[in-house]
Amino acid sequence: MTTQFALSLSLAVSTVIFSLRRGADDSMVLSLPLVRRIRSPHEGAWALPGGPLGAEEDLAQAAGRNLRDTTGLEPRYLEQLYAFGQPDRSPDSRVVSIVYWALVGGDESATNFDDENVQWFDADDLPPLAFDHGLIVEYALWRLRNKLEYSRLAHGFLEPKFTLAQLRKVYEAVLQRRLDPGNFRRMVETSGQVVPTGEHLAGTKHRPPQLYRFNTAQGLIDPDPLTVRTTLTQPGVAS
Amino acid sequence: MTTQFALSLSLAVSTVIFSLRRGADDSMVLSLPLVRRIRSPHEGAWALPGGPLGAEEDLAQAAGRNLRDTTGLEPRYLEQLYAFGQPDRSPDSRVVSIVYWALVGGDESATNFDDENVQWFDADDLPPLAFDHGLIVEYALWRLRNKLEYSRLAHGFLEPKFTLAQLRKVYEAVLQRRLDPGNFRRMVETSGQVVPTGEHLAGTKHRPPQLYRFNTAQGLIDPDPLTVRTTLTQPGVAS
DNA sequence: GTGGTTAGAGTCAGATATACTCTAAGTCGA
DNA sequence: TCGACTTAGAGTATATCTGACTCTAACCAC
Repeated sequence: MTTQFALSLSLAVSTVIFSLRRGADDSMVLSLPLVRRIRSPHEGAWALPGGPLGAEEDLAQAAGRNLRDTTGLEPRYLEQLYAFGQPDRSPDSRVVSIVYWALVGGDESATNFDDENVQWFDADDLPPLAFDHGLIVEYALWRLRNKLEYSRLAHGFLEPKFTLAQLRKVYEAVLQRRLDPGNFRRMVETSGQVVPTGEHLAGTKHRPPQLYRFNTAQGLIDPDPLTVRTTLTQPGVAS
Repeated sequence: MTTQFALSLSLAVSTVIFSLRRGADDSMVLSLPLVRRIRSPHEGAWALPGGPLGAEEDLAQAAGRNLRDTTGLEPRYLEQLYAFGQPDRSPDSRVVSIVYWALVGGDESATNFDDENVQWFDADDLPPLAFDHGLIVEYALWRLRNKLEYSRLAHGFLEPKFTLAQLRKVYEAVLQRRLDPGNFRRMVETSGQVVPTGEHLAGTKHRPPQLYRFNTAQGLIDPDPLTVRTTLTQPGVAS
């Protein structure tokens, strides 16, 4: 799980992976995969997926590899969360963890990756976690909800084409509150982050909604430092 | 500067230290201290202050220690910025740097800490920096300017008691644009982050302005994960 | 066709931000 | 002593944004 250092100090890369999965009453539930620890300390407890940093590997690449190894999925969005380094966060040894958070598609995560030691949990109904991973997940949840309100990263949960109702349900599931359809439409249309395709979704038992796609010409705000230049030079992303 | 690991991988903690220093025409200039490297690689180049992580030391404590060792000052504000770990960011060896950013008082930084290899630079007129430190400073500047607009961290630059004009000049120096005095007054008064003391500043050649202090009962928004619980339970810091 | 559903456009009132005006209260120079 | 100058601080008008709401369109089921 970790790369062993000289001064009994280890560096680990872990990832908080979010997905929206279909709940009981056809609602969407924010979920994340955890892995059961198979060795001490905290053997048997649930923990965030993590791994060592490869010698030629970027930190984000290591986080993406964790994600693929744990879920079999590709990240749709990946961002560094925080570096945790409290001296007492792991018994016995000193571990510094650089934690990323990621979004993956909801439909894909339904195809259960066949691993006894990996299980998806409701993000708001988690078991006790190993180490300080409970705190880490709580912070990742806060960041996801906070960032969804001012950035436009919901496309991490959706297919390339989607209706505004689907997009709104993503927001409602993550933010855990109802949003007015009309106001949501106005908000998302004036933001310019979404483009109508002209196509319509058939087969609904009501008026067929139009399909939209995300505006790829417009970058994300609040970017990682390694992409800050390219994103800030995009038009319309002043801040 | 770094802690040596087994797999030729080092962990460093560095700090971007901001201060507002008095410029030529009595204006405030955003400045930061750099240290001249006295060994290879990049010997002779300017770099961010940094150091190894102590065995019993928190990451933030290490950053604070860097700050004291470099400037002789106490941090007024300290926050983790980002962890940089590109494989090629340092020649020869692999170095992962966990970078913090900090604010220190402007008047104090005028008392020049006597070190030949430490020098303060205008934040918008920096020399070429060692490693990827130029990118790091650019990102720290973006974060400072961005965060100043929605959080209230300008007290890191000011004395305990200050006038609204002084506070406004901090904002103007950091954001590099003029702000309307009346609107600024209303914004900062309605925010509740500032409390009038009833005292007035004498000796000005105009109407004496009232002195204010920051409302300590109100926490910062967008906190570090390690303080997220205590801050979110403060009244009036909903999000 | 009728009723039920959601799509999508539009309205209205309250809150907020920007640009601006006006008076207060000190210093300074004649 | 008086008037000019400066910034403090209150107040106003207008555009913009937000949340709650209404109304019609266009499908399906019966």
